[in-house]
Amino acid sequence: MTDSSEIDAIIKALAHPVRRQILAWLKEPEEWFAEQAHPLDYGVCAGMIDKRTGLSQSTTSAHLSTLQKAGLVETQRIGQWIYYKRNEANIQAFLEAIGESL
Amino acid sequence: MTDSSEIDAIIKALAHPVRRQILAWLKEPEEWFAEQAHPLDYGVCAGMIDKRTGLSQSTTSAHLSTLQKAGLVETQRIGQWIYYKRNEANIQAFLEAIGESL
DNA sequence: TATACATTTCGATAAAAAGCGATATAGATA
DNA sequence: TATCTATATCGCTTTTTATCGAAATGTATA
Repeated sequence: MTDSSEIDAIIKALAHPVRRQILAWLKEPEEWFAEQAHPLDYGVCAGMIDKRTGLSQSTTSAHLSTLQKAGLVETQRIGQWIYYKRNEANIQAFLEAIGESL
Repeated sequence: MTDSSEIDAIIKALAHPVRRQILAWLKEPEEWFAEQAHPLDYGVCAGMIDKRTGLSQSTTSAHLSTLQKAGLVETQRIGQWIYYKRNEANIQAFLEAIGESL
């Protein structure tokens, strides 16, 4: 982190309002995903996010995949669930990199 | 500057490598556009940028238009030329806004 | 006014991204 | 093993963005 091709992937990932919205929700999971049965420390499981976006399950899954490939979120599988949380280190590194390059 | 719809336009504008490249060139016009016959204080005229992108004149014009609509560059017409320069205030405002929202 | 030059706009095509339902995969549980 | 739940992947269609050449616009100049 964070070279030019990574910046490219990140900016493209951010260039969609739903993906930015997901990142914003994940900033305060207790506020947006309080109904999740599992501990929020793991992250938020994909199905919870589906519910909020209003998009289909497969479309939301694709958005999450884009965020993950860009390194903006990280995942952890526990049982049948996959938890998503922000990758704060990468987000911070990106902000610094774009602050310099822009 | 800089509300949510403006951020959206800016991020979309940045989500193309050629447009980021143009912004980078405009950071150091004397380095990249020294052959311009007119003073660089005005900015860099569109034709000079065309030459560098390797894309067609009309495509480059569309990229410049995207950057301008997003507020990342400003233009000034002098005679038959239209000069482009970075809008540093807006760029800075964007960096601060995204640093907070992200 | 006619012509030349710089740039934008138009019309069309191609490529990329978004979206959906259906299917596949993987783990949990009866 | 059979079935249920959660998520990812596939195949397809629609929408958006990128790209080009040609035409239009606007300015300068002979």
